[in-house]
Amino acid sequence: MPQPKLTKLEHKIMEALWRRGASSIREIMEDVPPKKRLAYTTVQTVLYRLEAKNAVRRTKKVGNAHIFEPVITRTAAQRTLIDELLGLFGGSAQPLMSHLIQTGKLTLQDIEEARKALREISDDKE
Amino acid sequence: MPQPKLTKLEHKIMEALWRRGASSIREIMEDVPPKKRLAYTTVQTVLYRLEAKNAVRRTKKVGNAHIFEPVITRTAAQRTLIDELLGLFGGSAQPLMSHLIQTGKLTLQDIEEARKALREISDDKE
DNA sequence: TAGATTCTACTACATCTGTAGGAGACTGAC
DNA sequence: GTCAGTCTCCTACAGATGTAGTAGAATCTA
Repeated sequence: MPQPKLTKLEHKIMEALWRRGASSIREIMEDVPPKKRLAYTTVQTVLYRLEAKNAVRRTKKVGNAHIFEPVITRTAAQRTLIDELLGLFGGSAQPLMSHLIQTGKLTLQDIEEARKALREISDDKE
Repeated sequence: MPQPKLTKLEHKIMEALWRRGASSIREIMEDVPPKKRLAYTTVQTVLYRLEAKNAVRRTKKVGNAHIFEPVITRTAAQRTLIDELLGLFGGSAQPLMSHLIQTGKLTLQDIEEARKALREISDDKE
């Protein structure tokens, strides 16, 4: 299980952990906007599942509360998501690009940056 | 339920429908590479669920077999997927772009095309 | 140290997904 | 008309997911 798959809720919890760094269950729970607050034990259950997937680990205790920290990085998790998405598209980035453009998610400046990044990479390779 | 969410398997079935156009259950089932063949009734169940989601509909019968056709387009389904992904990234396309570049999924030519497409759109707007 | 508070470890449970079996209705070929 | 083959509709079921309750242990506060 190199890169475990995370569910939506698990991603939300991880997001809090990535943002805050090592935290207790209560801290994570309170990190979520009050409107969609989850029960303490819901957060706990999700953390336990993340632990079983080796996505987080317990580092220490404060009082009798465990502190959890992320094991996988946000970037790695994002890669997994993107790869899965691309898989559904037959591996081509084209539909993705065209959607981003059509919905205005991609600006000319983004493209400039992409071009620059790409060029640097190919320069490295040669 | 404007744009229903499709699961992975449902996507595979839809993919066959988009590729082949209106088809019977058996045709769809046989459209899948023999290795990972699903049971006839498995394909059937998924189609029924897609029907409940208004993603496909029955158009006619051939013999006593129903013919199904897609109701939602491939593009619309892809949009839904991409939007969901972006949602997990906080709406920014940046991680996406950077991943595509890093993994070589995006070529200079892709970027050229993107740039051109973008320019056309902004021209239209003005 | 005793009560209030907070945690932990378990258990529970409804849905959703992937996957398929069974019973009975239809149909096409003789 | 009969029978093999094919379909349809329904039911099932295990594993994943979202969501949370409970009981009892640990800890803090007076």
